[in-house]
Amino acid sequence: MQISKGVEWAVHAASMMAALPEGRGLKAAALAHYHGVPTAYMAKQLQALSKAGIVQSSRGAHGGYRLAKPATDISLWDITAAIEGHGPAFRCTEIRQNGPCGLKRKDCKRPCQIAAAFSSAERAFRDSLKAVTLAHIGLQVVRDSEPEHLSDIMHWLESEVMPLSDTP
Amino acid sequence: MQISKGVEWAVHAASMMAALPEGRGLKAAALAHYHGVPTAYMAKQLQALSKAGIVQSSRGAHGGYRLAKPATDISLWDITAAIEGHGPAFRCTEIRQNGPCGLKRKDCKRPCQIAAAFSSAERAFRDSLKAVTLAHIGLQVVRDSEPEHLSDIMHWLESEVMPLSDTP
DNA sequence: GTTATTCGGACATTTAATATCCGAATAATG
DNA sequence: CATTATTCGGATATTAAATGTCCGAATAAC
Ligand code: SF4
Ligand code: SF4
Repeated sequence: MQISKGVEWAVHAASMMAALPEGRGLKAAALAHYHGVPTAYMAKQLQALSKAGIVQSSRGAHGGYRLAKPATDISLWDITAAIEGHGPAFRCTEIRQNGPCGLKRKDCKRPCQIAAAFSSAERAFRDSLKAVTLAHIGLQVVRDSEPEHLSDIMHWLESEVMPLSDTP
Repeated sequence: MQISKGVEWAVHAASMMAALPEGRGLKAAALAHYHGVPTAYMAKQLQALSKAGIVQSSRGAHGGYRLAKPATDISLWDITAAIEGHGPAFRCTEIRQNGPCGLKRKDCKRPCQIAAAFSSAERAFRDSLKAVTLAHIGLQVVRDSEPEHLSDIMHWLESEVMPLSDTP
């Protein structure tokens, strides 16, 4: 029951993009270098975000990534699901159909109480993550950081931010 | 973000033991055969439950496993944690300390909002599983099963159940 | 004491996560 | 419009973890 490291990186990258002005983006290498992680693997996560419709990508010179929708519409669950997949964590293999007292498939129309309990727990997990958006994260970062640190970030952004072409 | 198959097997095995009369047990091979899973791997999960204090084991002839405490005191989270470990699913690698704008370790006294959000979601997951005990599962199995099927189970139990020695 | 039996941990195998590489596509440039 | 520099995209190795298997240590019956 481990969450991939890629989720952490993707959330950080998305939070960074949420701080950019409208129409600007960052290339994968910049996002990776900023966080001190392998470039190619960070790129893989951004690819997953792109396929999920969370970010838009532009190729070629001055290409890069930007958010595909407002930060208020992107929850931590959206990002987690994009990287880890939407499937349930508890995989029921229907072993009640096995063995000497196995049930017939006909009697397994609905999930049992064990599967239902795990399903309910996962729903609670999802709902908790759905309640937190990138907008919330950004707001709290601004509130909790030293002004000096925010200045550093702004300075770095100015040196790396790319004016993306408008037609992806 | 996958939960090990061993969790499913362990929950099933524990539910089976919860149906036994006081002082009786089942050997690992019987539990594995009943569920149609590899014997040695089921044994591994039972070992984990034993180390976690959820079941008691007795070795030697007429040995086997039994619950170490009442079914009302064993939750699905207890079993999940025994198999999967107690560590958090979201592993924060403190990448905010990396890169050109990395924070000093001094400024990372408390977890950030991202880590806090995942921690909160995992707490919701745990609390949901903690609310379901083996007693609940057993009660619902009896209510939802065909009498014919329950009879099959009772019959099988009588042929496989072992009177464990009282001093583990 | 002997023996049959069972659990316990050490040992392979398979799968998934992690990390990397090179080709396809795009926009700037002349 | 052709060229070229640049960037994303998917296919490809490598490593860690989950899965599956085995044999010795311990115990109780005899
Ligand atoms: S968890 Fe429930 S549905 Fe899944 S195999 Fe077990 S009894 Fe069947
Ligand atoms: S999730 Fe939070 S605590 Fe963890 S590395 Fe990112 S900023 Fe730091």
